[in-house]
Amino acid sequence: MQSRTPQGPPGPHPRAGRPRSAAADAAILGATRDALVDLGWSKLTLGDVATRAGVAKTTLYRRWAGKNELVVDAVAVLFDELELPDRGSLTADVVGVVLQFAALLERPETKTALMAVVAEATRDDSLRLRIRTAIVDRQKCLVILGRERAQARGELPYEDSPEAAARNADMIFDVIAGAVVHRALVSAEPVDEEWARGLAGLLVTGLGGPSRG
Amino acid sequence: MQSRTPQGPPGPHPRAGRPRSAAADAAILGATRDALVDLGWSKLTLGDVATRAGVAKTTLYRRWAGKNELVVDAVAVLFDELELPDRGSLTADVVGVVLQFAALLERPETKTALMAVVAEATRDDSLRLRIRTAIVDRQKCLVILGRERAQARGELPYEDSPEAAARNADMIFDVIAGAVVHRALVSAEPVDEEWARGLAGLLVTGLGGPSRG
Amino acid sequence: MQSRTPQGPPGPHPRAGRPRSAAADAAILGATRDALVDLGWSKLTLGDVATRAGVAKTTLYRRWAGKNELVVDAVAVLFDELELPDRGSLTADVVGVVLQFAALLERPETKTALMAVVAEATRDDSLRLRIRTAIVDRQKCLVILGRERAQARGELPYEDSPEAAARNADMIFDVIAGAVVHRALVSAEPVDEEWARGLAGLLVTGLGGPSRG
Amino acid sequence: MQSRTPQGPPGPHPRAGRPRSAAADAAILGATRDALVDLGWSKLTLGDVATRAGVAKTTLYRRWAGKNELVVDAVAVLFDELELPDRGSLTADVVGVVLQFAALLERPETKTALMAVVAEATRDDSLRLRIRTAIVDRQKCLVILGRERAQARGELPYEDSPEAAARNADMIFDVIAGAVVHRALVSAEPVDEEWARGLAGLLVTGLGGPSRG
DNA sequence: GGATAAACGAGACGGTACGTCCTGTCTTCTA
DNA sequence: TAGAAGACAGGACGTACCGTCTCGTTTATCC
Repeated sequence: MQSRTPQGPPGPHPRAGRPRSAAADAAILGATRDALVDLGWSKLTLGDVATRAGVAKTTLYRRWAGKNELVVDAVAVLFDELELPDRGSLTADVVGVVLQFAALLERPETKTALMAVVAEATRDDSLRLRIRTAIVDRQKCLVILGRERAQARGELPYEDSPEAAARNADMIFDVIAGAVVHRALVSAEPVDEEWARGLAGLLVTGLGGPSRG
Repeated sequence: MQSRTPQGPPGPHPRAGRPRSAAADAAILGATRDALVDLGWSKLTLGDVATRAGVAKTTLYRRWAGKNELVVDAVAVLFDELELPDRGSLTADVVGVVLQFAALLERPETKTALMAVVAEATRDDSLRLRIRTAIVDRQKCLVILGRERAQARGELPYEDSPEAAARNADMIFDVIAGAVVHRALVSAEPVDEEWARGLAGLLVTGLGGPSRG
Repeated sequence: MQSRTPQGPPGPHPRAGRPRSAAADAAILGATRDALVDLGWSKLTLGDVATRAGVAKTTLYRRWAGKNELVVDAVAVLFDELELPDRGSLTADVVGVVLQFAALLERPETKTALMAVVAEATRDDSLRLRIRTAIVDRQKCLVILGRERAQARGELPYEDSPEAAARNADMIFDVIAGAVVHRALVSAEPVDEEWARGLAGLLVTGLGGPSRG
Repeated sequence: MQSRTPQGPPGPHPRAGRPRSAAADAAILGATRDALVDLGWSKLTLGDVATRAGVAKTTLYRRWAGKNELVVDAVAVLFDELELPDRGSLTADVVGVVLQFAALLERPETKTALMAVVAEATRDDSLRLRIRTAIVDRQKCLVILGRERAQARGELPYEDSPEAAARNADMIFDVIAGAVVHRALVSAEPVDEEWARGLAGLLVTGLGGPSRG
């Protein structure tokens, strides 16, 4: 299965027949988020989404190949609003990015959906790609931005090579995002400012912590 | 829904009629793992598991309440084999624990199931508890053990209070486990020794890295 | 598609598992007749029949392969009550058999269903066989019985050979049944006693009629 | 539902805008017959007919109200070619008319469609009227013509009144047409010259047959 | 000859039914 | 009483057509 949204009809005439309703797209994605909040991932039904959106099931299947693709798109737009204001120091920026992630993860539609589609993606490469471009990369940008600022401030050294820089960014991203996700979803503990500061401290100074020489 | 495995028949006669077959339990759990490998989480059906196990569906439902509980139990036993040999230094022990986690996560049955049950657990507290006791706590023990060793070696300071110790252990665990899971399942990149050493270095010395004062 | 009703489970043990509910069979056939009366053939839905019968769709599909087979069986039982009391003469017996046929054809469930399944049977040999054994042969028996009585009374000569007898019975049956069906369904005129007497007269004395030498 | 073919646009201007394509009508009817041959009545879809005819669905629905009406019109034209050459005697003319009917009924498009639309007509009076004018009356003409010839030859007496004549023609028509249809579609036996002669003999001389006085 | 108006192709749309699959419960017989 | 077998009610699946609609385009007639 594969999403069909991005593909326009590539025929000789780019427009033939009645065009697809843009309103329907929006209604479906909104209804999907509502249904996620009400029912959670596993009890969400495409038929129910269609009903909530006031749309026929066919209209839904014409645009998305299945539940996975639909939910990724429905949740992805929530990640558009991510941004990272400059808080003046590396530690403060890490706290900022952590709280941003956490705020999204605490939303009920995100909480129930994100792990589920990641789980599905372990057996579906195209779905994984979709998740990466629609969700993951948006988050990673913030990490890279924060590192650049810290380097400009002199808080972090510049990397020796672009490859090392990329590897390092991936690592930092996996650590921050992974920690937040694990805290929020597996440990099911709140990701509040105190915890975020603790994580920032750990990242900046290491396990030995500020008490060590 | 709730698992029924732990409950013994608490009736007046502790044993009446034919006792439950222990062989059936093992066959079901094994069949569940096989089905996870073959089909993945979302296409696994209890009817199919029962068939694979050579068991009637009734027998399966008499022991587990549903797919979630069954899969948690089926995967949990894989986590029993976790252990942490003393490798002589904090860094080496972190590498060891990371590779242990990763080895489990790379198994196809774990990979497809773990995120899925965590996703389900976001709406089911008893399932979350089950996951914690059956899987998460087994991992956390390793983290705590590693910290104790490091403290004994003098690599890490002792905590000021038991509460601080617990908080600190939770944090370390969320960071390590979260990073490994994110790397393996979201980024879908290999968790090899090189990456593990990078993570250990980051954890021990912080973002500034060994090059900083 | 093929009906599944007659096939018993031919396994080694003739009885394993829960037996099929005989009540469900009866409820389904009754609901089918009701739905035929209310909706007619073309608007009859298997889902609706299942609902009327208080039965799941699966239960219905486990027994019948589709609408055609189900409706044939539902209508067939109406033909069980056919019988031909001896009215004393060939003409009177023809009138009797004609009115019997007509009474069945005028029932709303039969009227809407019979032509439809015959139409389907033009492209489905197994369905045609089913119709023949379940419906047509029951009618033909009456024709053969009537002829035997007439021969015993001396109103009709005996046939020269069994083959000729069979051919002759087929012909008479096609004429009587065909005429009644055509009158009732195509011409949509009533098959009353007057018409029946006219047909009997035509059959017994030929086109020239009683007025001819 | 009702056919729309005969209705011309009765507006103030009898013709304004682009006129309907006569080629489209022919293509649709031809495609309908082809689809009947290929798929049979029940699997014929209007979308498929439109595609076969190289026409948009809209064009089809602008002319016919539905499957029933379309198929009646598509099949009706086949009945235009009916005629009855004078074969010199009543018996020979009956044989002729029987073989004419049979030849039409054996065509695959007719065989699968005729009973189906008659079945639909049991619940749709306008459809029944359409069938009668488009198909049935064309056949009945042949019966009436044959009777007139026989009367002119002296083989049959003249009727006492116009009403009796009409009643008698209806009866003969129901008997002949019904017998042929029943033989061809229900009994599914060939309507060949031998059978036709048998039927003619039965009609002319009655059940007692030529052997009786 | 430009405006008008309907027919036309294409295909999206809301809706209904399809026939299949899975769930979790039940009923029967056997061990 | 457990267990194997399988029927059962219920509900979602993804597909196929239905008959309508909304586009852009074509082909007539009328002013």
